[in-house]
Amino acid sequence: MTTSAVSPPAPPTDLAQALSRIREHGGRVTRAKRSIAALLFESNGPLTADDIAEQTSEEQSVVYRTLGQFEVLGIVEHVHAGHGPALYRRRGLSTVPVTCTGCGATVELAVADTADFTRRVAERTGIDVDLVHFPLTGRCAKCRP
Amino acid sequence: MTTSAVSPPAPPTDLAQALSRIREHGGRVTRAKRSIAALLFESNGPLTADDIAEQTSEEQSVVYRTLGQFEVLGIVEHVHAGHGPALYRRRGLSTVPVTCTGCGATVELAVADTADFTRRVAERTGIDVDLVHFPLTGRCAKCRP
DNA sequence: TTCTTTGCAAAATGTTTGCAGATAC
DNA sequence: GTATCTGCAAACATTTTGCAAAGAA
Repeated sequence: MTTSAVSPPAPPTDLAQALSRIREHGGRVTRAKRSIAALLFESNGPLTADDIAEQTSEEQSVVYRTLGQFEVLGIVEHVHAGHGPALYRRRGLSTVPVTCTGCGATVELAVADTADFTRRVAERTGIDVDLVHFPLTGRCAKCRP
Repeated sequence: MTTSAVSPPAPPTDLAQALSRIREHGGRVTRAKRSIAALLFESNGPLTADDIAEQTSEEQSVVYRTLGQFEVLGIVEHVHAGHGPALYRRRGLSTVPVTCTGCGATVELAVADTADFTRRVAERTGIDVDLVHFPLTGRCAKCRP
């Protein structure tokens, strides 16, 4: 037997899988869920709840509730990148965001490039650091003071 | 000549220096500033604006305004440790906080233990990561899922 | 006396929640 | 038919702001 996740289920790899997962867990597949899930699978970068509401023409509160359900189902995860609203992206990506707090630019960094460091931090602090939920932030060359 | 900071002035090392700095910059030394600065120099851990308001009996809005001024003067810095309110601490510490998003526990990690990693991130992303303003967060052993 | 600061109230921001009617299964 | 979902409005938490009165230099 291979190691398997305890809490977060493995991420669905496409829209159809995501919609199946909703139904499997007793959810109804509605217009809002279909369009929000589709948008998240199409989009290359992470999106705010506001972006999602605008691009799908769904209510903000529905967007938040739907994203909350999607997180429980392991379909999406959210990222607190610096100040401002959270960003949502589908789960299963192999990079972590690194954000400039000056201009908001986000660069993706391979998880492989962070593994040694997070292991060392765990050894020293006992904390298993999650670089997606609260990502690395700093200043890009242009925004340096 | 040694290298000198461009934007953030060197941190004051005690309360008297902090109060002098306020005056040097045209500020008035009031009861609120005295008690907030004193609290920050006495306290070992970082504090929320709420903690500070309670422990000094000053108005929340005054606390926020005062902390804002103190940041400009390089006396304090604030930390967004996971969800919830920002934490304030005096500047000049040589550790970065690492926080558990489950129980809120914060462990301090020596800046020296992070230098290699932040240099590598800068090489790969162009972003000079600040591990104080938005610190590393994750799950401690007890809060792991 | 003059410029800074305080106190209070109100606004801004991002997110969550309660509830009655609409919808998916 | 019945449990889930939507739409709307209101609450919530944190932080910021406007302005007249009070205080420091």
